[in-house]
Amino acid sequence: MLDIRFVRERTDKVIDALKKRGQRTELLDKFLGIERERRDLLREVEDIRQTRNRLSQEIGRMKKEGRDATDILTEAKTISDQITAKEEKLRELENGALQELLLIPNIPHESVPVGKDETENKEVRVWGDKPQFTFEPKNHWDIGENLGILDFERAGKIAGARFVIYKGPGAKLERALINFMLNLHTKEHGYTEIFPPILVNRNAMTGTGQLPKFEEDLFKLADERGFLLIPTAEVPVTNIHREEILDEADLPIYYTAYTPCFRREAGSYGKDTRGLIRQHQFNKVELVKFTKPEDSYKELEMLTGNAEEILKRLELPYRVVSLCTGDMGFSASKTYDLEVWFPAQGKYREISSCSNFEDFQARRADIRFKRKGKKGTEFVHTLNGSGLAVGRTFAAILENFQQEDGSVIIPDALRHFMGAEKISKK
RNA sequence: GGAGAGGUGGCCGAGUCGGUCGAAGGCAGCCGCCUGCUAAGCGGUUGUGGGGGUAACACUCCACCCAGGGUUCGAAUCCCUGCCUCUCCGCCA
Repeated sequence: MLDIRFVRERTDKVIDALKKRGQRTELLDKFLGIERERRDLLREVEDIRQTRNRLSQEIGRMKKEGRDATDILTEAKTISDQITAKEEKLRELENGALQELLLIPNIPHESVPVGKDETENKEVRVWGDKPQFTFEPKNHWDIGENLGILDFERAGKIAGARFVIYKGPGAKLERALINFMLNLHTKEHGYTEIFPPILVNRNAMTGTGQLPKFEEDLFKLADERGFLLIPTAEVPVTNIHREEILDEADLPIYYTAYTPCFRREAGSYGKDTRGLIRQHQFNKVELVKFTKPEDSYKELEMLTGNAEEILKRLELPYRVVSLCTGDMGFSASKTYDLEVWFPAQGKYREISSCSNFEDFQARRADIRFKRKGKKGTEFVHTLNGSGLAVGRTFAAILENFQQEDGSVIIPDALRHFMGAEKISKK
């Protein structure tokens, strides 16, 4: 959520941002209209309240002195009724203004390339050598099924499409990846490990920006409390500090969390219907940071580097792209995607998305900090990134390390966790 | 699931029959004074959000004592609902 005052006073910047994102500016006009009305009425209500407060005090005083206050009491009653009526209207306007404001996306950082869609993203750097095969490389789902470590068909029986069963060395590889990632981030990158709730309430989802706009992407429980399944650990982990005022000395805070993630993938019918790329349930290790505003872009570079380190140690070729204004997520000011090489498809595919949200989420979730010796509070900046999506990493390993006989070599960094150098057919 | 207790400022904690209560007191913090140093002591000061106002301060008004309703001229104080916490019993991985 943007600052109301900023939207009011720097409307030009908001319009510019919406245009760069390829969005229409109508929602802004609607907001400004309601906001104008809201502010006028607010002033009116406050004036009447002031009168009422004065009269009430007067009544109290008179009663104490034993004098008759009927006249003034009648007057106060009239005024009070006025307030009730206007307050109701005011509440409607406040609510309306907020609802509109929650639909306005974040302002892209000046360094973000302007563009309409993913074709205009900017490649920032490329790492690693793509593997050369003397045979036709297979898709990861074929490799996995042939080795008996992935079972999409039986998963369909027990859950449905877009689910998978990992089996034997497959299940172990998934677990090894999670451990490897968490160990690296906690031991070498300074993150504190978190294991959060994976069911959350609507407030948490609104705090990080999934709601109200992206409701159709989420799984909901039928339970009357309305729990939602998290689509990413970003939600519970960022909301850890919701409605808190942190100490300047506490910042920056680094958290990492492994969680399963759940996405409905509504609207992606027909896309990536096979394999591990797009599942309703998948594992992810997430990185989350809370920083001071002046540090957040430096921290974004570091966070992205932390995620890249996983790919480097797994010897997976990848590239980093800076998302353009038209392709960037709703809440982000700047986003780097890490894309790993998939030989069978002959292209790079997203495996991590690292973003700086500046104070957009912090304002929604009300996460502030206090500077030593300074009056007042400021919103922190929040950042997060996948470090990494585990299922996609699994898939990338199968494809990049496949051998002609159908077996898969385990990258060095994982052998310690796997207790094996290779997965072969039994 | 059953029975009870409670949710007040950064923290602890008081709020009488509803009436200058944004809220006593303590701790912590900040600024002075005192002091050979440290400790103690003395005086002052310190919430958040929003509106108006200002070059910026100042100033001023409104709201906020878990959340949302209600009663009332007026509610931290009374009533209702929800959420959360704690204690005891039961059940359970």
